[in-house]
Amino acid sequence: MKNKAARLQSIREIIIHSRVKSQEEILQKLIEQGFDLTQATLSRDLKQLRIAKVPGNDGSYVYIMPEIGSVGKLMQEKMGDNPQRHIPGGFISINFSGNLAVIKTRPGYAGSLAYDIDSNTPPEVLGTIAGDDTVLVILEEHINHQQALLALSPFIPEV
Amino acid sequence: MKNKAARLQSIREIIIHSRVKSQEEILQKLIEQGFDLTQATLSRDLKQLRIAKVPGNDGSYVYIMPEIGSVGKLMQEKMGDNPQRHIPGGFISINFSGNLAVIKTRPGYAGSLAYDIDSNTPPEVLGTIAGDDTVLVILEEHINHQQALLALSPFIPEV
DNA sequence: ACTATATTTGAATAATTATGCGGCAAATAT
DNA sequence: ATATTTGCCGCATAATTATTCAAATATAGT
Repeated sequence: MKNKAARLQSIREIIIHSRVKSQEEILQKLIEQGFDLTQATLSRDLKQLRIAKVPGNDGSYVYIMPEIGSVGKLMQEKMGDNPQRHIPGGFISINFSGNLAVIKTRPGYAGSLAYDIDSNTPPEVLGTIAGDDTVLVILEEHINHQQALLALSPFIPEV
Repeated sequence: MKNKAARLQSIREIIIHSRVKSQEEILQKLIEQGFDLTQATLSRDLKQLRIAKVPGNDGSYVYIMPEIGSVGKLMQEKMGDNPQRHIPGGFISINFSGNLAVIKTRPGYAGSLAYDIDSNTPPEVLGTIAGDDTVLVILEEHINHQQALLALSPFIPEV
């Protein structure tokens, strides 16, 4: 049984990158990924992540990431456990200014780091723009730096 | 049996003005207002109005209308199942944070979209920065999101 | 008006989602 | 070391929501 934080992250990826229309579908994908859980747990996870099922325009339903507001819970969640983070090379520093984070990397590494962040988009991150050695991360409004740091922590070394 | 349109309108108002957490609650309010319907019909109405039940911050659930602020996510969702529909400029979604707008596009389209915006510079827009699939739009300081959306609307599909 | 076609609806039910409860394990306190 | 608390989870089931089916009602064309 993998740990819960990893599972939550996988759920977010599934929600963002694919078009699931029931918990059973999500469950199926998670099990394919090697997680071992039941619908009951998934339901609780979705509640915690504040993921919702909304009517789509094609006459069926789709699970989507919620709008703003799950930060508090997510932060508590992340603080509670000790995720093993993969540390991509090239990271140099991170600094904040308002609702922006500026990540400095070794030359050439910005793109891959931004890609990592993008493909795992935490809800706190609206998007990223990468130059050669700098990643600009645009954060959700009302996110403070500590929260942002936590959201980005999977992508950067021990903060 | 009252008019369906009137009923839908009442449902919208109920959703907007009160915190209902189940269809039964909505149903009760509608019946109090003199409508005569069952949960089955309400479920269909909610589907038609694309009203969703989302996990709330108080540990329970709330029905909400899609609103501005969640525009981007909903739009991604909306367009995903209609791949044949051509999106001008590769537009995918727009989100706001403070005096910034972040526009996501299909890969490679950010530059041309930014160029379009730049060459038509609305007064609300100070400038743009484009990556590969993301355009950062820097807005005049005291522009609100609605105004910004309006200013940018010529460049994005109907919101 | 009359028939054909489409829309709307309720009843029943299917399908889906949420949760009470107990077990278990890890952490914390005594 | 033992007791207590805390968090996580599955099972079973409750609660909720979506849909099928048939009937009723509305709409359009002639």
